[in-house]
Amino acid sequence: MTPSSGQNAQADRPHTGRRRNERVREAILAAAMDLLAHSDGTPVTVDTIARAAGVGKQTIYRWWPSKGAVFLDALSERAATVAPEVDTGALAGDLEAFVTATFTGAAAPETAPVLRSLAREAAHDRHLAGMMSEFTAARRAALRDILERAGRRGELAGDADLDLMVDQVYGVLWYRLILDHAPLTADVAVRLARTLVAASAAR
Amino acid sequence: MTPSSGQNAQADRPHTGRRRNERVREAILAAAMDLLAHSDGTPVTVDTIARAAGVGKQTIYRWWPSKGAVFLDALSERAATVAPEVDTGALAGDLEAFVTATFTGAAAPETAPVLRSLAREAAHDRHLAGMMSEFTAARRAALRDILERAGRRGELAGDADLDLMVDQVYGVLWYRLILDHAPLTADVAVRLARTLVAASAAR
DNA sequence: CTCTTGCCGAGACTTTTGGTCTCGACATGA
DNA sequence: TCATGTCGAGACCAAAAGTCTCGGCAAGAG
Repeated sequence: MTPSSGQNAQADRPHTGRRRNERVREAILAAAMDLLAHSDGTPVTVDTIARAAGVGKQTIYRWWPSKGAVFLDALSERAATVAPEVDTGALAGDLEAFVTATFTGAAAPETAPVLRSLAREAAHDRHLAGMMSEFTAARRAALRDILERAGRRGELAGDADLDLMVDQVYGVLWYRLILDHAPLTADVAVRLARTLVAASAAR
Repeated sequence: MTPSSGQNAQADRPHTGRRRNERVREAILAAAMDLLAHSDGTPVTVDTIARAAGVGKQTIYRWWPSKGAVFLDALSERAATVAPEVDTGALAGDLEAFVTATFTGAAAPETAPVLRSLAREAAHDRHLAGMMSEFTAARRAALRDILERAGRRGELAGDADLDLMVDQVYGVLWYRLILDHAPLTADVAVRLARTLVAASAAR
């Protein structure tokens, strides 16, 4: 509270002064993505990003609450890679398309290191961890929609555990993405999708 | 390289002087586990561990290469919780027992926070990340053994992807453990085990 | 017993990094 | 023309990992 005068001096007064420079924003996000993608395992620091973008550190912190938030923003920017909301009319088709798009999108050489770094940062950044939670929840919801649609068509067994199915997909995705001990190819995606369909089909 | 005299002065000379105090080792591991288990999200620092164990920081670094190594050691100590190498003679039984033991063991209130913290630390600790890699690889191998045994008994379809099955188990485990958005109960474990069996059964 | 060796607790110190603060320059619109 | 708010630059602060040093002391060798 502690109002100065009127109701809300900040909201009422129109914006004056110099405006935000869009070029700067783009430069920061681009530099962040670039450093993340080409990082040789060494963590990407804020100073490095600022230096690479030719920007003051304060300019970064003026617009993003934490380093991780920049990463997430940078990723979301190019996340037109999001799974296409297909609807083939049958679970098998929908699921195979979704999982394949998700897996190959995540494993792509320009996104995989970003996701890995994002996960690393989230481990020590409360802000980012929260954002990642929302992000992953949204992705789960999208997949769950596909399954529920199939359920309404009567394609699923009555006792099928949709949440478990969803987590099987994203569990394998992140587990392999981070441990990097096995591939995340379209082939694997199709296999996994078929596994899920086979195990949950209405009897 | 750079030998002083003879072959290896260090290895030849028998150990003299004060010996390592086992009590100290135990105190450090116990303090680490305790702080990890009761951590309210705030990261556990080395100073905190040393303080809690009534120990000098150097004493920790004398015996462990990094903070994460202490955590891993502490966990391994109590990891008699490892899945029991059962052999019921059939895939369904073996898998259900293994996955249930693994899930409930990992989700137990005294181990879950430790695993979470371990994952967090591994994100920024090269040493620990390597150790975790070995650790998880060993767990995967144990599960894979069960599946291969079933394969030799002819219980699996010829084109079953054992690695994918393994990763579905550990993927769901870690994904739910870390995101904490859904439970890791025995019920879920059994469902998952049955799903895998159903989808991979020999046709 | 006594002496050397090496562990122990304590804490100062170094380095890295995320994040804040301040400053002079300058763009923007009233 | 002038208040407002952004910009780059860099000093500054705080937290935490890891190193170094020191006095004390336990354990075995002689």
